[in-house]
Amino acid sequence: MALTGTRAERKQARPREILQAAFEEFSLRGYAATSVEHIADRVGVTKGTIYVYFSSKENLFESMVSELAQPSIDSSFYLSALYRGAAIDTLTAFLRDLYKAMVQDRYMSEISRFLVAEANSFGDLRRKYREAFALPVLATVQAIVEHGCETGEFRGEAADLDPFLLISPLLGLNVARHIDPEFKVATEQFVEQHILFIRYFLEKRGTGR
Amino acid sequence: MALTGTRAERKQARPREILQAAFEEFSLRGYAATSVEHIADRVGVTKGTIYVYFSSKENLFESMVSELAQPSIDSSFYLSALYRGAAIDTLTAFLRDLYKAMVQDRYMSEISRFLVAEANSFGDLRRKYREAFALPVLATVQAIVEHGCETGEFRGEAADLDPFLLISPLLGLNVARHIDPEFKVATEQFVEQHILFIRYFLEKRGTGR
Amino acid sequence: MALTGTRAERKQARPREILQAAFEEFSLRGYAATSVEHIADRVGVTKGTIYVYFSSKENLFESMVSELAQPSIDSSFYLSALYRGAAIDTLTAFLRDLYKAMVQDRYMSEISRFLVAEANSFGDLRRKYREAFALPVLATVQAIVEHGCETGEFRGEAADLDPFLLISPLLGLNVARHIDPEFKVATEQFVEQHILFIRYFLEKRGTGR
Amino acid sequence: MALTGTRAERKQARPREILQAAFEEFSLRGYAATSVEHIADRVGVTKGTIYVYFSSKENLFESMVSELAQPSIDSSFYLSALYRGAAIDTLTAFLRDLYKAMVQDRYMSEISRFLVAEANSFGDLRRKYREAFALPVLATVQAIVEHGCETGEFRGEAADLDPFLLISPLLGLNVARHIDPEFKVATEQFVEQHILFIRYFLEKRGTGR
DNA sequence: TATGAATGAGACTTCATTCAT
DNA sequence: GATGAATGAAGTCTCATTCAT
Repeated sequence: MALTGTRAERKQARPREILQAAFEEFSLRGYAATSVEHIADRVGVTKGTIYVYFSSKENLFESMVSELAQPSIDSSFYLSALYRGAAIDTLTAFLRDLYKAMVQDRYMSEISRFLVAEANSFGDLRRKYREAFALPVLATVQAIVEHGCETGEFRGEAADLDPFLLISPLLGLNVARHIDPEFKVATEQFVEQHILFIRYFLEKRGTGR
Repeated sequence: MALTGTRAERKQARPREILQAAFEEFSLRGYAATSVEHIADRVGVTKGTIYVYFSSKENLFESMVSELAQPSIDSSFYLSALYRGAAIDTLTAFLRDLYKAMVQDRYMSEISRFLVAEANSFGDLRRKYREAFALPVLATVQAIVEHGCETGEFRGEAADLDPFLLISPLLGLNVARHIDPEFKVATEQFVEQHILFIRYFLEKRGTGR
Repeated sequence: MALTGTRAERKQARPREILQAAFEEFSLRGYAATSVEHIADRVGVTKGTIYVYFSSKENLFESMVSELAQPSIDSSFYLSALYRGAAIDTLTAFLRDLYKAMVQDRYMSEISRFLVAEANSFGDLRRKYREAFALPVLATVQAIVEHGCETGEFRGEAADLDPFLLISPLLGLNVARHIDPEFKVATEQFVEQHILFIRYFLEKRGTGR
Repeated sequence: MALTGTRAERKQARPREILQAAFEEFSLRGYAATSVEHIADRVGVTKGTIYVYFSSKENLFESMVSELAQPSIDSSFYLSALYRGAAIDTLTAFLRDLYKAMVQDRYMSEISRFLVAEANSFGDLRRKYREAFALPVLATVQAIVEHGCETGEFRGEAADLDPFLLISPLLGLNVARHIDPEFKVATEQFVEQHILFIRYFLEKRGTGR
């Protein structure tokens, strides 16, 4: 931890430092097995200092998730793009961006792990995730597919598609990497294959080429 | 817990009863937040009794996973089937069975959650899972696809496919249900769509029939 | 603490041992300033042991009061005595017994101190004390005085007497001894003077003689 | 806290403001359960400021008691009055004034509670209270009674009276109100009854008039 | 085998106090 | 003088584990 700056600057930076450290420690051991002291040690302060900024371990955890989990997906952007081009292009762009936001982004990726591990204990987390992320993403996919069907760009059968099917590989990839970091999937390539896969199904003549 | 049988029989059954109870409790709260007493209470014995059968909480957890996580997937079965029919049929059967084993089976489904939550703390679990489940499954998929390519049943491009892409939706489905049990996916239908999806990509003329 | 007896016997005696120790320590320092460890040390066990028997420090304190505060005053006894003799004799007997129960009894005496010190924090204590002790005692005094007036044994003016005035010296004595144990009042004599005092006021001809 | 006056004036007033706030907070929760921050908050300053004026929490508490506990009873006044009138009148005046000083005065009343609660921990308090209040009061009562006996105004038996008996109802009243504020005694009337009571005993012919 | 009282290490949290600004 | 960030000691409570019975 940088010991530079005036006291005022240090103070300003403290909350974020703590959230960062909390993120690392919670990621490593999970909520219950991480002690506030672990986090304090990582920041280089004492336990008491943590409580100057956060009222409880629970509050620290939730603040950490709120602060670091910033899903950078803006549904309206993709939907508006629909009127300027092919649905498949919008969908492709959306999936690539979703990949960046869900899999590549270290925070979001890890937070999806917290969700699996702690959602039972942190009902709020589940609710926030659903409302701020899961539902909008699914609605967007659904809308794009429907639009593609209406314009005749996609097969009729596509209309019955569960939108979660188009998302699930990303979630699966995420989880696989959490379960076993050594199990290296060529992730970039994985998404492109995933997209290609989708095109074969959705587009009227198999692959778009 | 069935209260039937002689005392001797019940004693015989004790270890399994304990593992069952451990499963329920660990599922509910996670490893760290579950106390040995929770488990003892559920079985109807005292904490001390747990230690008659298991040397430690860790050992109990690991035993529970080993005992209850019995992936009922036999790779050799599907591989041998390849010589008696179409690759797509083998693959279809395999995926359906994998769905049963991974998603429908309560134990395996929950254990995949444990893996996400605790793999960092239980390195052995990760290793076992990889060796006993992940790698064989991926190898089987890979083999089936390769066979389909060789016999000309599948497109040439299929050879480059990452086999994990074919599995990932199941993993994603599993996890989604853990994150949010209220997020109801029509799971049976989900798998069939998933299979159909794959056929469009793999088979030479879109969906075969 | 006696380290004798079988384990079973020791276990049986534990709760009372702990309550005793709690009484001594709480008396010495007050609720907030007494740590559970002080109490455990006095019993000769570790902190954890206390929590085997009591769910919290608060519960321990309340249990201690409930267990040790047994006001041995039975109102009905004095009231029934009224029909067999002079009101002044009943009153005298009552006050002497009240003195024994309030001032001489070490537990009740100390508990009145807890009430002064902690009633704000332990509302239940206040309620119990009022219902189980204060109100019955005052009602009894009131009844005896009224009876004496009706039979003509006491002056008419006595009817307007606040019964608390007859009790208050005992409460005052109690408190004085708490404030300053070195301030030695000749307590036995104090009560007899107090009774004499009352007779002068109540009885028609000054002192009963 | 009045927010008037120049800054300099307010600074001047700080110590007293703090003592006032300390009084309120300590009254509410007792010494141990009151945190310095509670007090600071009430004054509208930060914890650190408290330590500008007081060296420790203990010192603050003791200063508060010293500052606010100003028994407004001047023994010599009553003793000198003896030579100008009847002993019973002096005693009556004394008891009424004592009532004002002990029971009606909010500070003294509350401080007597602190004494009960904390005298064990604050030996100094006990000593001060004894020397500055208890002993002088008792000595005064004693002197008045003796004087009344000598002049023949009081019965001979009065000489053996424990002076504390004449004071104890006030102490008892005080404490009763602390134990249970809902237990409403008609306090003004209580004292007058108490005085009447005393006259019956002390004066040669029951109540004098 | 089974019990459950007891332990002791460690968790979260509070708070009087200090000190650089 | 005033601040408030930081500390560190201590307090309440939990729990995996042991062991005499």
